[in-house]
Amino acid sequence: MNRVISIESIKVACKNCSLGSLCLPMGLTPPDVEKLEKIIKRNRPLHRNDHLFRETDAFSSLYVVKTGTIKTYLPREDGGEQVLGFHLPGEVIGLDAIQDERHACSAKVLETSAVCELPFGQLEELAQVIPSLQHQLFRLLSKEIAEEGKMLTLLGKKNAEERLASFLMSLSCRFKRRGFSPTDFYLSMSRNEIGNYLGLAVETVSRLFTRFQEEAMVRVDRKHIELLDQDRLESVARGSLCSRGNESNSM
Amino acid sequence: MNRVISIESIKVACKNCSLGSLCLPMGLTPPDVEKLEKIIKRNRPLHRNDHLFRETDAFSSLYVVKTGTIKTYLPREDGGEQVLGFHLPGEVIGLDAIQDERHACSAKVLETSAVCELPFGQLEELAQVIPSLQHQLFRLLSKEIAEEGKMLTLLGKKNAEERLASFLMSLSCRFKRRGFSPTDFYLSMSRNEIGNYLGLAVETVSRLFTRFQEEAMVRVDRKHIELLDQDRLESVARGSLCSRGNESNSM
DNA sequence: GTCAGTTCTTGATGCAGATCAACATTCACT
DNA sequence: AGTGAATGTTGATCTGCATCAAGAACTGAC
Repeated sequence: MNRVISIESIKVACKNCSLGSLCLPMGLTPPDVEKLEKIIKRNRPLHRNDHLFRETDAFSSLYVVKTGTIKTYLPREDGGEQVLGFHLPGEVIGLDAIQDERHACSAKVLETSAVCELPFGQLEELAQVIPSLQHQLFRLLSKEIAEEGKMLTLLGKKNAEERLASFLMSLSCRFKRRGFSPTDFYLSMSRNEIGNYLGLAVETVSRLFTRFQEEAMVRVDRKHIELLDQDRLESVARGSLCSRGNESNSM
Repeated sequence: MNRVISIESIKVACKNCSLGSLCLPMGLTPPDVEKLEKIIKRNRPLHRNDHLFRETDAFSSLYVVKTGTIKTYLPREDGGEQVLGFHLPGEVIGLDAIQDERHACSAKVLETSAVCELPFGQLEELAQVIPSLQHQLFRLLSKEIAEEGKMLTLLGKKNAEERLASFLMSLSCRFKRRGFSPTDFYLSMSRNEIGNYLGLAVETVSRLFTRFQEEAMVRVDRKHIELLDQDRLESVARGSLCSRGNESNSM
């Protein structure tokens, strides 16, 4: 092995990573983090439209987004696609592939991104000897499952404006936790991708951005978003604004 | 400990369980299954409308449905609820609670059911020393995540008849794997619950059942369902029947 | 710089499915 | 068995959002 790897290893070192506790190492002791670092592979940066993996590809590693944004999606029967999610720094992709050793979705890069690669076989071995890592992995997978519930409610019950407001608030929260501005950010995905993700037509998304802006809740300039009234946006997201005195399907 | 537990232990014994390989023990060696059995708790049977747990309850155990059906749901802001899923024998509930030690959803019994209780702390300890159990657990969680994608496509892109057809086919498959008839079964959930789960109004579900019956795809008598033409139902579910030459949001 | 191909916006129209309403059936309880 | 409540069905109407259409703004390749 090459001895001159100091620069490289600094770049990978979890303890120097800006993600800090957002990532897997959370809750691990420093020596355990070091063991974890040993199995992490670094890859060259990925560029817009690169595929990190495709559906049915053999599964070997999980990936943590270090910088950039990655979209996961499922091809549909009719040739279209269903966007499953947009993944920001600190978020892990590939969890759905553990079950049958094949990726269950495709992952495409939306803007220049860097990822940490975690060979899953080695990760499992490590989890076998580091209880807190095993626990951390269970938590990670569990969190993903819990999030799903929210999304089902969004797609099953919310109307268009509630969906878009929820989407913006979700991004805001996630940016905030990463130390970015929660009120001023750029969208790395197209209107089409937003609509696809939220189960809405592009035109509806576009109209809603315009309306939200007219109502002074946000300022929209192309992909640049400023949230002007988070409280109201949050209310809209929860569906607790305006009339809506319904309780449909309440049983 | 009581020595006279033979009857009890037979009832719990995974090797005698009709679920067989559908359940957690899948892929474990007999001695490992025995260790697993030691931590499984048996509970008295649950009755219709009992709650197995409620959202925000402290999390201590996963549950495997042994017989019956259990519905998981999330309360909504407006007082209604969002049905997250219907769980048949062999399916595990509570996975979404690992992350923060609280249940993320409520679980309600639809018809008299029995469950195996797996104290998660002990399960983790066991997974720490049985690599194949750890792997099995990762797979289990992963599967749940992968399934989600399908559901997002259903709610985001499919129309009413595609949704109901998908629902029936999903039940059919799951019954089949459990050794029940895939073409003749009883629904343990109400029309309202089906509609809620599929993001449809009750009336729509009711009309579709009528229509499917008129089209001779199914025979419906109250909660009793017979699938008369699985192929066509499958086609409807995939949206590959009739016109629909669309490719909306295909990018 | 120009031009072709995306992506986005805005307006006009149509329709799937929600909602409203009324009745039928089944269930739960005494 | 009888009564009230819950659940299911069917029809009529309404509406939110998809779809269609057309132009504007941006992007990237040369």
